[in-house]
Amino acid sequence: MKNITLVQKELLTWYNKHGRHELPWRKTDDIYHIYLSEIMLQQTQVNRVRDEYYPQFLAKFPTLASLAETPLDDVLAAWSGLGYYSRARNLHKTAQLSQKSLPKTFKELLALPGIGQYTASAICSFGYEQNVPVVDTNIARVLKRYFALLHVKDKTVWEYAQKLLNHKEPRNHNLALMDLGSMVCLPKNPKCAECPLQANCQGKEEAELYTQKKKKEYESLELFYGILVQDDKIALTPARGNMYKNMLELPSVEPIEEDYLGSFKHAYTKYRLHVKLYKIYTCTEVVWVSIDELHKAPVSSLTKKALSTVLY
DNA sequence: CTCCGGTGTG
DNA sequence: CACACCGGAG
Repeated sequence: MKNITLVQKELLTWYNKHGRHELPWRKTDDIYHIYLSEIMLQQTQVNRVRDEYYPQFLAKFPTLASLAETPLDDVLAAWSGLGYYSRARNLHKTAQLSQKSLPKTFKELLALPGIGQYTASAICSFGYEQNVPVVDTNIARVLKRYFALLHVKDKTVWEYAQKLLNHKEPRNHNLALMDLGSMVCLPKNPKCAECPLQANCQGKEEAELYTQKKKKEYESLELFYGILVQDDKIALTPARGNMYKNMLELPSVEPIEEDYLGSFKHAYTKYRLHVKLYKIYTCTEVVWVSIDELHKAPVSSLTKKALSTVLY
């Protein structure tokens, strides 16, 4: 590739002018804050993390040590509604495994639960300012288009990221690629006219060739949950399956027509859930949760949605 | 109803 | 390497 230094420079110039410098986890050098932001940002939109979960979570658990000594229930309660709850379980586990602070090497970080190749690199680059490449989906899309990498393995994309890496300013370089991917080099309808790399971009003519192609086949499921309220408390029960492990949910019931209360839809991954709610009169393995304190309970959005259809 | 996105497991 | 895992925004 030619003019690599020039490309790096144009990228940084664009970043200085258009980058998302105001994101709270970019204005701190607290490695715990940076780590937390990366875990939350896995599979989750920036705005929700920035405006809601990140500030609230840090207010509740200001240090890695405070997180480590908190019961898992409370961590899951703070994560409630954010989804992908294994992230919260792994976060808690990693806090307990880390003595005082997170390790400083890529290899040690990668060994911790919930930290894969991307997150280990991101912590090394954004937190420790180490001279390492970072590749998330946004950066991968930028690199694939720019270098016209069709049908390549992830390993190849990482090699291009390494080749393009700006060793003078690796952190800002990586952040620049990331912002370019999420603001300009969009999966659909990329804004090539605004792109600082457009002149030498090898993929701009057929930009859609480099985006993920996913096949979707949905599976419909009908679920029945029981509602039991006594003294302003709702009957919940420990979640059975692996998905909402360590959380609370409504008890599953057999549908009885005369006890029908209402229904709603919910969706995740390939599943399309049709949920029906029924009055019940007893509940085994019950955990009573005060309706006023539901926000302190480890429950999913599915459970919250169910409760909001029958309470108030 | 479609889109978007890392890690862990088998 | 395929698949499970979430939820809100558009």
